[in-house]
Amino acid sequence: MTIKKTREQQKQETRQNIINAAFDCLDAEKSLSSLSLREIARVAGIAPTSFYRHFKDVNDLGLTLVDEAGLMLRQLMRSARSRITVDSNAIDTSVDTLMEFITENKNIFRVLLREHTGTSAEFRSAVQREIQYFIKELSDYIMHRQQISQHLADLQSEAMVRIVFSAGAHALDTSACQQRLIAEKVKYQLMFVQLGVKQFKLKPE
Amino acid sequence: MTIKKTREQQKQETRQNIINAAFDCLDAEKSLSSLSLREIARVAGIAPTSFYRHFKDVNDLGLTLVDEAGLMLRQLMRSARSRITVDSNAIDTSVDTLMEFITENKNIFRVLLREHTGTSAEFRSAVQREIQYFIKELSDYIMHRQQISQHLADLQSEAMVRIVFSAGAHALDTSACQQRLIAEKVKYQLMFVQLGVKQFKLKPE
DNA sequence: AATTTCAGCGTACAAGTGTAAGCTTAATGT
DNA sequence: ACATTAAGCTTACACTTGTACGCTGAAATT
Repeated sequence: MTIKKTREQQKQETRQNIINAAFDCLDAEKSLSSLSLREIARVAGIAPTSFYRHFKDVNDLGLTLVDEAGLMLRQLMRSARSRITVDSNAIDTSVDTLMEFITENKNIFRVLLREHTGTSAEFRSAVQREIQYFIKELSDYIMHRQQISQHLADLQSEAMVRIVFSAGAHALDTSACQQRLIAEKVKYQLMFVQLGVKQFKLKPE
Repeated sequence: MTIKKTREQQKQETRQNIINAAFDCLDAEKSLSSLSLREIARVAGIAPTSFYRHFKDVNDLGLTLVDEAGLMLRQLMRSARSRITVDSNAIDTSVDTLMEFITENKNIFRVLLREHTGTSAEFRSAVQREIQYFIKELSDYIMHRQQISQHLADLQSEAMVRIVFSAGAHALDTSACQQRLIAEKVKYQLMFVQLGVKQFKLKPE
């Protein structure tokens, strides 16, 4: 027996189908701007014009995707931090968690990376905003854990996120074994930043 | 009196026109993959089909652009380093030089940033290669100047380049006064990395 | 002077795009 | 029970795209 669906349920389902279809389309060779409405519709299994019942245009959909991707990433890192104990290494755990996410959700991470430097100013600032949230959450954590000023924590957090995201971009295009190497390098690099800030705190200049 | 041109000269001139037209087209809202052959031809002042007399396709042209952009960047940094004296700060001079280049040649820097995470694997690895050259040259400089192992110099150089390029991406979308702020932050962040490596060298672990 | 080469052009076509207009049909409101 | 609403469909149109084909005219070669 099939379950009776309300109209609203059905609509939300289709909407989600479109979003999933878009993420599926956004592989290594497709960006949001090169993604066509008709292509998404085809994968989602609807007529091209039906797309408009859910989104104003592809831009509108794109912003939704960026928001979702950013949200997932932040939730991931929050759960990673909650797993960090007093004696486990915060850097190692965070890097490993993020790297795992990247390799298992390539397309989602790709959206953020691509649109960060993409051709739409709206997308760029949307991603920028997500990254700022990301940096802010890390900064708060660092400030509390390392007992340093907010200013220093912000600088440290930003540097770290930049290194990690850039490394993530590199990891997307390499083999699993290369990825482990990249992760190890990143851990050292983050440690340098942390050490440097600590040192700077002790004797500025 | 008009100067008589040989056929070869004329051809090279048109070729350069195409390259310049492409750089002109590659503004904030156009990437190599969203750039159409017809559009380039229009700006270059030639018929669409004439394009094929110079490049196999837009991909072919794109690789040329990436090479040129990377070359310009490396030459710039080399000349910057030659200007660094014993008492001038290497980080400050380098960051200022690069930031100046970025703001004055936005489109050229954009090509590298965009295609680094773009939709073409060929472009991505071409940019990756240019960045590796960039990192290598900086690494050699650091190794010689700071008297550290090649391994440490490589890690430091990579971290620095990642921070700088990521900051450059941010700078592309902001006002001149914001850009100065970004430059100042980057200088601190690079200093942290340098300090951290120095510290690590003294007492590993 | 005669011949070959080739950069650049115009035309043409198939394929893909966004989206406007209007229809169908089943869930919802009364 | 009937009227309304709205998700999804089909058709249609005006564009843009890459590129195949063949021509022209001037430079280069012989």
